[in-house]
Amino acid sequence: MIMEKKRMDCPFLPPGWKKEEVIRKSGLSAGKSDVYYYSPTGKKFRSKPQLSRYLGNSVDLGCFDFRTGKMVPSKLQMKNKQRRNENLSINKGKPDLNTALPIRQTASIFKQPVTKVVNHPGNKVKTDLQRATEQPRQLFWEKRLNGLKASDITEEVLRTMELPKGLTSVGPDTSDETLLSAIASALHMSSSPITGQTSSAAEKNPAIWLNTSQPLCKAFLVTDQDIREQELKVIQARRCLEDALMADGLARTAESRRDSDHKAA
DNA sequence: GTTCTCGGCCG
DNA sequence: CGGCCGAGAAC
Repeated sequence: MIMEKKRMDCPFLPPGWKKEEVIRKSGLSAGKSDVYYYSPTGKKFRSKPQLSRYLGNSVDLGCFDFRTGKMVPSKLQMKNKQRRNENLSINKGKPDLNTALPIRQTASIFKQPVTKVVNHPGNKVKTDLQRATEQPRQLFWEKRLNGLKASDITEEVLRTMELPKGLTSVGPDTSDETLLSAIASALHMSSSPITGQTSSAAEKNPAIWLNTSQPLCKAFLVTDQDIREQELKVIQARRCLEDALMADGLARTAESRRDSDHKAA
């Protein structure tokens, strides 16, 4: 009974994707197995990088185990956590400069086909340039960011940010936390100005009028006073960073001196 | 030509 | 040790 060579439907993949495991039956590596995936069009994939290239940079396969075809949030994350804590003691940790949004990907790692109907009689979709060109997106996708908090390497949650007065959320979730996530991610991902929801209709019925390229907050005004206050905060933060870097540098040189003393002895 | 298969490199 | 990919074998 050799079932291994059959192309299997994979429950974690969209319909049409197949997974195949082939056992090597001769040679030095006999008994080892190779895993292949087949796209709905029949294209064969024999490695994670190849799959990643095909799917584009928008999909993070970091937690995807190619061999089993399952998402593995536990393994990689656990290792990173342990590593970080170990490295903390020897002061080798580098700051995490990755600005990609840490959105959990539970359902499927692959792009799902989206049907966009644009030929209703008299519809305004195709004349509305912005809606026509933007990527389809979930209306309230920012809700998925709930519960995510900035933390330092000791995993202490950092002080939460206080939102300025005048920022009000739009949508079913009115918590400050979601509002903060929505604005922060908009600032990270959008190259165009963040204005909030400029249509007042969005407040009444966001499910219809929400502009998904803008965060879930009402339109707001930024005053000169706001800008001055923010500049002050940035200057203070830079001073703190400068002090910290200076102290770190001193600590490192002191440590390396101690090390070389040890070796000399 | 394409597809299959195993070797072997490299992290 | 296992993922990944090159390249020869097979078709």
